Amino acid sequence: MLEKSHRHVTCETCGARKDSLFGSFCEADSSNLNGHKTCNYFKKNQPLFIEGSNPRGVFCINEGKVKIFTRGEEGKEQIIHIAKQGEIVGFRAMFSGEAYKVAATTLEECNICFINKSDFLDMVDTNPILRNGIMRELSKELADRATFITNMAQKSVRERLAFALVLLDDIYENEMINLTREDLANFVGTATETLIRLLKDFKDDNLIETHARKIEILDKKGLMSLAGV
Amino acid sequence: MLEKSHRHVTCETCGARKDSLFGSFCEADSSNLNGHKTCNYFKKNQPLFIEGSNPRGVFCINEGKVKIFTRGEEGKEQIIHIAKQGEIVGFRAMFSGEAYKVAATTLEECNICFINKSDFLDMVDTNPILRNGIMRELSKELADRATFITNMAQKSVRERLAFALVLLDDIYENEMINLTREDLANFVGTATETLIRLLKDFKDDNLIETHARKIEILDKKGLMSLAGV
DNA sequence: GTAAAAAAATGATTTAAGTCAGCTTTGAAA
DNA sequence: TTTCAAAGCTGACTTAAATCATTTTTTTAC
Repeated sequence: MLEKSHRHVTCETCGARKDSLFGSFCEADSSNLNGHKTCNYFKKNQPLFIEGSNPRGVFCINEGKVKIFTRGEEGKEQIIHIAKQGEIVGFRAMFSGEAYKVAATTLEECNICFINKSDFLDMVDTNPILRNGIMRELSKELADRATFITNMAQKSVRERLAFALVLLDDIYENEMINLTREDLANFVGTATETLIRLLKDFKDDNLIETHARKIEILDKKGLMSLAGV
Repeated sequence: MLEKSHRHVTCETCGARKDSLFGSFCEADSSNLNGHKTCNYFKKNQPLFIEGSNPRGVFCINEGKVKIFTRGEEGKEQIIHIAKQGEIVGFRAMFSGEAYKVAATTLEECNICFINKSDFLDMVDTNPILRNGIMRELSKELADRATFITNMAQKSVRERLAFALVLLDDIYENEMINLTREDLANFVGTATETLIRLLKDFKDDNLIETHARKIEILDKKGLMSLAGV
């Protein structure tokens, strides 16, 4: 767990960096990166950026989780992705040259570094490995979102919830899934009440266990087969 | 309309190229591109590539429309995008290094050029303008798909159909929308019967007119307000 | 540790949209 | 021109999931 305080991170020794798009950086690159980043503490439910604002740089998550979402007509959130440590958030809109179409808000306390736009773009321009990593990442996410769309169109809420729980189990790694029912509903794309009822069904079927808000996956294979994966 | 025959296209004079990612190419670049492409005629309902296959190159649409889709569990198609002349299809998976997660099939007779993988990747490596165009395109599409997901999750089928018709009106430009009811249903993400019933409602409300299969938009603003755009 | 607020849970009811079955029109090929 | 399969359409019925109204539990802030 995170202390309620700023923790300073150094790129050269950052554990999260290894799994990130900066993972391939050599000592010199890491040191350069370190010189261009600031390290910030975010409390829970704090926005990194909002829809309609202009990108000023990118956020590299050292610790904690961040939801990426859009808002529908009546302001209801649709969570598109939940980013964890090692992920870089906010760079997609920088390439499109447009304002953010999505928003990002922390789901828990986070340590997040910030690299400003021009420094980041310089790195992308001069480092082909980083650039290729980004292009690979963008392409993979496009494919993921095609699957997401298809799931929304063709799967039942029950199947989508099972699918979401499997995904979240990977995102939360060794921890239990810790989201409000509303956030989970907004990820699955359903009403909160429906979500709660389905969670009860899953409990009855011994697929999951809940500990207050936290969700423990008991039978991942069962969930996967329910999800049709 | 397209003749039932192969028509040879030259990049230097290709009208579709102007609107494409190759639009900024100088004479020399265009000529080089032309030397590396083959020009092919596709008949209606002919696949460009299928899910699970490995990308061998990219397809540049000179004339005609192509549906990009995934298949859900029972094989039902979900159309993600409809590409028109000037669009380049099939490059996204090339950067991810994975097999295609989507499939592409012509919706009508098409003239489509093909550029093989290594030639295309060489161009991307050596031409920063092309590269930036691609990164911009990938980023924009990511944003579009986030909106698509949100629409699927939060809008009614009626709203989604209105939205789809507005999009399709741009894709079909001066022509009438010409899709099977099934394809249209698979784009909106609904059952064919539901789609047909809603089209009738739209006709009754003088939003559209149908001429056999073809759909004419009478009141685009009306559709936009219905869609919540 | 307690109070207040927020989140979670449950029940009752409505409804949008899917499914199934059958009929009609269209358009491509013989 | 005729034929026949594919596509389009309609009606009846079912159902998954949304909505609304309350109650209970958990979390947060003092």
